[in-house]
Amino acid sequence: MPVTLKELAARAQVHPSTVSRVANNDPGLRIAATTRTRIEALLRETEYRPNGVARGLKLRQTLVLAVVIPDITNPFFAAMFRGIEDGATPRGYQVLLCNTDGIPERQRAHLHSLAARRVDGVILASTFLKDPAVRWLRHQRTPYVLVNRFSEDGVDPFVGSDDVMGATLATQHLIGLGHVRIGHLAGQPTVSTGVLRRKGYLSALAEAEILADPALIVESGFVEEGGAQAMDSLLSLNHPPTAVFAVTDMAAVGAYGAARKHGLHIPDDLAIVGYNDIPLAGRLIPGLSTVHVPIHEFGSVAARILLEQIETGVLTPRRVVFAPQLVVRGSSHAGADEQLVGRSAQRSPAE
Amino acid sequence: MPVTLKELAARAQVHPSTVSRVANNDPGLRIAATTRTRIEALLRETEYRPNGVARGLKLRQTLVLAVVIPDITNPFFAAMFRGIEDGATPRGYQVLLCNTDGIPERQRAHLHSLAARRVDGVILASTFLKDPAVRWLRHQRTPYVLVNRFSEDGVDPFVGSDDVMGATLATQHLIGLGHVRIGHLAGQPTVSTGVLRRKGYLSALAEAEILADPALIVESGFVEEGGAQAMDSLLSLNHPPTAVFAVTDMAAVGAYGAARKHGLHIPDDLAIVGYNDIPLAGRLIPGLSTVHVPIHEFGSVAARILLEQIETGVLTPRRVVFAPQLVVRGSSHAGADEQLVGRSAQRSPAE
DNA sequence: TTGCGGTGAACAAACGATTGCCCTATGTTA
DNA sequence: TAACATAGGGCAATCGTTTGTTCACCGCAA
Repeated sequence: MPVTLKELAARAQVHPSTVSRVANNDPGLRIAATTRTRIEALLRETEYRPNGVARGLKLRQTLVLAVVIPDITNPFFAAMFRGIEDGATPRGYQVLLCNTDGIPERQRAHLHSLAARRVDGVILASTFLKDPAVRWLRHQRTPYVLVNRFSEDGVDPFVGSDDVMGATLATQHLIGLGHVRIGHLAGQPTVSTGVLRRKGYLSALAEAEILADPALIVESGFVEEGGAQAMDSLLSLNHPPTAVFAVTDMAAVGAYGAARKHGLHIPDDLAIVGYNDIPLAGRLIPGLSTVHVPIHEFGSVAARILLEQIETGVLTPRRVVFAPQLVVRGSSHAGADEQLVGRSAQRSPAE
Repeated sequence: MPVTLKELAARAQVHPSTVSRVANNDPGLRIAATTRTRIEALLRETEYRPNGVARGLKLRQTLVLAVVIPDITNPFFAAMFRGIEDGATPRGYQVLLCNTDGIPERQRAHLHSLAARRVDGVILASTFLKDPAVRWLRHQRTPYVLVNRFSEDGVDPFVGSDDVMGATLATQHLIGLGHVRIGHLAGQPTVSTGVLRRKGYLSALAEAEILADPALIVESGFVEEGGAQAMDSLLSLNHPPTAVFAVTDMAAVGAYGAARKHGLHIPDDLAIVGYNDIPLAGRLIPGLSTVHVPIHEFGSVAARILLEQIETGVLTPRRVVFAPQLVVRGSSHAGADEQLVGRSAQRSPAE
C-alpha cells in the first residue's frame, strides 16, 4: 500500500535514483529547479517514507535497539525502560522489549532472534554472573550495554550503582539505630547485585564488630513473593531479627506483607530498608527506607553509551557507576519525615 | 560478522539458492543425500540464521509487532504488555514498545516510524475519541487492534471491558453502603473510558434516585498526580463527598494521598473505589476496592486477534469485551476481608 | 541413434532503497 | 571550429534472501 520510489519515479518521469536523492536531500545533487519542485510536491503529496526494511538492508542499520530484562511489570525495569526510550527516540531509534523472567534459555532465545533481526544494539539488564550470553554478544560484535547487573567485573560496557556501598549505607543506618540482629533478604549468588549487596551488608556488620549470624541471611530473590517467604522464615526463628536489609524494594514489599501477617508493626517491631527507591517505596505505609539509585538515568545513560558505540563503531567497555544514596522513611525511623543521607548523588570517578 | 548464504554456498561448493532450500527445509527439493549432509553440517557449524532484514524485504513481513501506550511505568500497561508478549513470542514475533505520554503528536510520530519500518501490526492503547491516528491506520491497511480505549464505537478491532457496567457496579456498591454524596474522579472526556465510566457512575446514581451534584465530579485524568489534585479539591468543598469512585486505580492512589494529607481515615471518613485492579491495589493499606478487569488477558487476546488478522489477511473489526467484576477490599468496607462481587468473569456475548 | 524422464543443481528475477559512475546535451573558451 | 566544462540525470551494482524456471547430465527404452 505505501508508495515506493519506483512508483514515484514513474509519476515524476524521472529515474528512481533521482527521487531518492531529492528525498534524502543529497548535498552534491545537481538538478533543475523545476524537476526538484515536481518531485518534492510528489513526495509531500504521497507522504513518501522510504521502506525501512529495504533501507536497513542497504545501509546495514535498522535503527532498532533491544532491551532485555526479567520483567517489565517490575517498576524498576519500567522506569529504566523509559530512560532508554527517552534517550533513543530523539535519535530516531525505536526499542524492542524482551522479557525473560530470569530464565537463561529465554534470554538466549531472545538474543538469537535479535541478532537475526540485526538490531543495532542491545541493552541487557537480566544478565547473571559469567553469563555465556554476554560472551556470545561480545563474540558477535553486537554493540551492547549491561545495566544494573554485570557478568564479569570490569569487562563489559556497564551502567549501574555501587552495590557494595549502597548496601553498606543501608546496613550502617540500621546499626546506627541500635539494631544488632539485622537480617538480610538476599539476592541469588548468581547475580552480581545479589553478591555485592550481601558483601556490603557483611562489611558493615564487620566494621561495627557485629558477628554476622548466617541464620539471618535468607535468599529471597529480587521480587515480592520471595521477599515474603524469606521474611516469613526469618520471623519464625527463635531469635528473629529486629531489622532487615532487603536486596530490592520489591523484596522489601514482600517483607511488609509477612510482617503484617505476623502482626508486627513497622518500624517498631521490625525495621526495613530496601534498595532502588522505586516509586512504590514512597507510597507504602510507612514509607520504605531505601537506597536511592537514579533508575531513569540508568536507562538514558545506557542508551547514550550504546548509541555512542554504534555511531563511532568502537566497542570500548565504558563504565558508569553511580554512587547510591540512602533515603530514610518511616520503615526504619520513628519520625515520619523523609530524609536524605549520605553523599549527594554523583557519578563515581569510575566514569 | 554473521555468515551469509553466499559465503556458505562458496564453502559448500553449491549455489546459494541450494543452501537456502536446505536451510528452509524446502519440501519439493531434490538433492543428493551427500550434498544435503554437507550443507547441513555447515549450517550447524556456523549457526547460520538468515538475515531477518533481507528476509523481511523479500517476504514482506518483519515478524515485529508494536505496542503504543501512554506510559509503561503505569502498572496497567506493564501487565498488558506482558500479555501481548506472551501471545506474540511463541509465534516468532517480537514487540516494539512506544510510550506516548498521552501526547497525540508523539503517538503520530511513533505510528509513522512504525509504518516506515513495516511492522506487521500495531496494538494501540493510547487512543482517544475520534482519533485521526486510528483513521490513518485504517487507511494504511495496517493490521491493528485497539485495547482498553476505543476511538469510534464498534468500528475497530477492540479488546476491553464494559466500562459502563464496571462503573455502575462500583457506584452501586458505594450506594449500597449508604453513601449519598459520592464523588467521581473522572477521566478526560476525550477518552472513551473517561466518558463511559462517568456514564456508568451517573446511571447508578440515577437508578438510585440520587441527584448527581456536578460539583462532585472532578476531572482527574488517569494517573496519580491528577487523582491527588482532584481529591484535594473535592475535600476542600463545603460539603465534601463521603465516598468517591475513581476512574482508575492510579487516580485512586492519588486520592489515598490526598485523604491522608487531610487527615481522613479510609474507609471511615472516605470510601474509595478504583478501576482496573492493578497489583498495587491489593497492596495499599487499606486494600483498594476496585473493578477487576483481566489486564493480562487484554494483552494476550489483543495479540491473538492481531495475529489472526495478519495471518489471514482479513481486517475484520473483531471485538472482545469482558464483563468486569467488583472486588471489595478495605477501602470501602469495614471488614478487612477481600470479597468478589458481581457476575463471574466471562466474555460478553459481544465476542 | 534418438528421445524421454528423472536427478541434482544452477540461474535469475524479484523485494526497495542507496550511491558511485557514466552519459548526453548545451554553452563556453581557445 | 574543436575541445572542454558543466548541468541534469540515467545506469547499474549492491544489500541477503526466496522461489519459479531452466539446464546439464545420465540411464534407459524404442
